[in-house]
Amino acid sequence: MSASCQHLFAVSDYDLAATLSSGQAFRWRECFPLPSTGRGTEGEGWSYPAHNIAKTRQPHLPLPKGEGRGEGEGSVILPATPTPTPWEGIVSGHWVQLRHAPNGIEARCAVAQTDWQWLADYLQTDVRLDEVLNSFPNDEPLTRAVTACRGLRLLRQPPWECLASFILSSTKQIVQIQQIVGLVCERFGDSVRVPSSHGPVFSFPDAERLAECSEAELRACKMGFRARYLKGSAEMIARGEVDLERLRSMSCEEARAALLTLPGVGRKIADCVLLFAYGFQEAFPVDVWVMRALRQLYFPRRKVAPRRLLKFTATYFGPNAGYAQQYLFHYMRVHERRR
DNA sequence: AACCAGGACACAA
DNA sequence: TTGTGTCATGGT
Repeated sequence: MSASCQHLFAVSDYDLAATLSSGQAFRWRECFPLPSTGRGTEGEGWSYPAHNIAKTRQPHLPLPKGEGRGEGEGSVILPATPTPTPWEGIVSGHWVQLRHAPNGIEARCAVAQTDWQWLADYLQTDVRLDEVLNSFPNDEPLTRAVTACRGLRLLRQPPWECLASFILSSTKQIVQIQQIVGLVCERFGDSVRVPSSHGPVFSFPDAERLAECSEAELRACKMGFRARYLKGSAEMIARGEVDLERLRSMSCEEARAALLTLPGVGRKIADCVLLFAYGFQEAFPVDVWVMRALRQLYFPRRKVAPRRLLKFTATYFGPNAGYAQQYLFHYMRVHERRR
């Protein structure tokens, strides 16, 4: 196998825009083409918008067969943008650019790779989305969410970056989390190899590095009261009191219990890490948006105690509840903006 | 200009 | 067990 800077992942039914902007990872940016006036200055003619919440619908390729949950007529294949906009991010120290291609997803790295499995794992390109979606309960809210967000996937992220990011997420909007995480990487991360004439990019700093930061240094990244939590968790992990790699061999409940010993990690953040980093697909993080979805889509005009709603989520959505959760979250946030 | 954001935690009652 | 105040900061 020869080394190359580019690779094609043969996968269908994958919506990059929805997946990378749906609040599970915080370092992806959509690259909008510059007006092409004059020569590109930096970044090879791509610029970063200040904020983007995926209003663009990337074309999802149709399913090969079996389609599942037929929603009346054949799904609309939008021509959308003739050339799908690429996305840029950093995956365990690699600068990565992704874009839709005719036969799947095309990836580009700054450094030639011989083995792309690490990226396949991250993107979860081997997951059969139709099987996941068919395991959902056949109800109206999920049918609407799946119809609107088809191609939305779950990533499989490195545990520490995922954990630290979600410690920083509490009562923050996604655009702010992106900003805070960006500052943390810029200030404390290591420089990452990028294509020539591309702006500087930094890795997510490991727990040891953040543990040796002062709380004031962390607060300077605009994270406020979360600084103490992040430092405390980084210290416990640096000291080996919690071994994030060892959680992989645990049951979901054992891993959750371990995460809950970390400062700043409660049920919701623990479930985010269980789902987005360890792949426990029964984990069902409930934030304000998902709570809103449960109340107004499943129990409209009824006062149901939060405790009871949690009990509901634990049993109702099945073995891939975490995927259902992500569809409800993204659907509420993007397609049901009202409050 | 209020209100809210992918919450956790200490402390009531 | 369930309810309230507090913690920072910036978007909408």
